[in-house]
Amino acid sequence: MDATTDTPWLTASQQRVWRSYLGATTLLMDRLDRDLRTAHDLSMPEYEILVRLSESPDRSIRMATLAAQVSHSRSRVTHTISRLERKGIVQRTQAVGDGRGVSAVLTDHGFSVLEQAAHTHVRGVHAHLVEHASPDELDVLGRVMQRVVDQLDDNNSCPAP
Amino acid sequence: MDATTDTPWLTASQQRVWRSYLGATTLLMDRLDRDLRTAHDLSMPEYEILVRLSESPDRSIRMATLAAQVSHSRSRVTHTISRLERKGIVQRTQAVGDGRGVSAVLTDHGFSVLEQAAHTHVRGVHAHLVEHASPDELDVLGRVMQRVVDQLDDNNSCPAP
DNA sequence: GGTCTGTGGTTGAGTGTTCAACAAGGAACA
DNA sequence: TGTTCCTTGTTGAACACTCAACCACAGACC
Repeated sequence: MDATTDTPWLTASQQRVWRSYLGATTLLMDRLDRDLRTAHDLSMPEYEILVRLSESPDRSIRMATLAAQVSHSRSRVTHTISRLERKGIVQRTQAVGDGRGVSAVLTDHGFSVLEQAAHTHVRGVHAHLVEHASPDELDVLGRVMQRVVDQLDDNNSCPAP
Repeated sequence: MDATTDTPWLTASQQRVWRSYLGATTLLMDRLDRDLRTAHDLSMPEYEILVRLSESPDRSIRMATLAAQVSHSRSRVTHTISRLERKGIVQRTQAVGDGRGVSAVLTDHGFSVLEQAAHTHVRGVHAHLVEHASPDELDVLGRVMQRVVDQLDDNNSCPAP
């Protein structure tokens, strides 16, 4: 890769789109995170993990699987789960059939915390994003974003170092 | 705000869109950040700041203005600029006409670092986002995101605590 | 002048994330 | 069995960000 040639510079309008996307994402994530934190003492990444757990059989997922699902490093998930465990929201259990395996399980208390937090979160997503797009626009957004995921997720399958 | 009533739950398709958006953003930002870091020892937030500086008269912006432009807290900008200053990419100067004012100025070295990094960054944005959307789709994306920005930026005008 | 109030910028402590190194179990194969 | 290699999960240090406290200056009002 030569750094001085054939770089596909963005047109003015592509640049505008990119900046809007960047700005919107920064503001939106910041806002959702802040709302969750002040109301339920939960961060966005923590919330995402709880959602995955709640949707899973036995409300339980292996650490590595969880890491892959939320696109975080194994290390990060270890730290996050430790924090959640200290708060009584999650528990660690030995996975069956694999001596290395550890699963995170959502506790009853954790589930009820999640139930509360979901109101805050969904309300925010609706008010700050969904509200501002027509059904067609939302469709387009979803399609494009899904393509981005597919193409970035398939190839370099390792977000974990 | 009662937590138990009138929460506008997302439809299945809205949920899919939201998850795609969340996943795409995580993967995309992570990838762009990683590429910048390995090739130029620069993070995305740092890069954004350099871009703003380079586009400004005298390649210089007041700290508070800079913070507002990239939607970071004043504190965060202070830390970031300190780091960039240590690397010789930016310099602090006393702002004229206001005893409190401090401006960050892009050095010549900083400018050439930015010139290099821009190739990496733009190539990434193109390959991982722009490439995967038609012009029409990109337009829609830009419009929706701009609405999100307007609505989140106008109201609570203080990202800084 | 003096006192208020608000703004601009920094600081340091606390918290979350990354990164490299590690220990321990599994899988393949001689 | 023993060797090798891969995967899983954890650890601790380094790094980035947040938050509350703080000082210094500006602007208004008396």
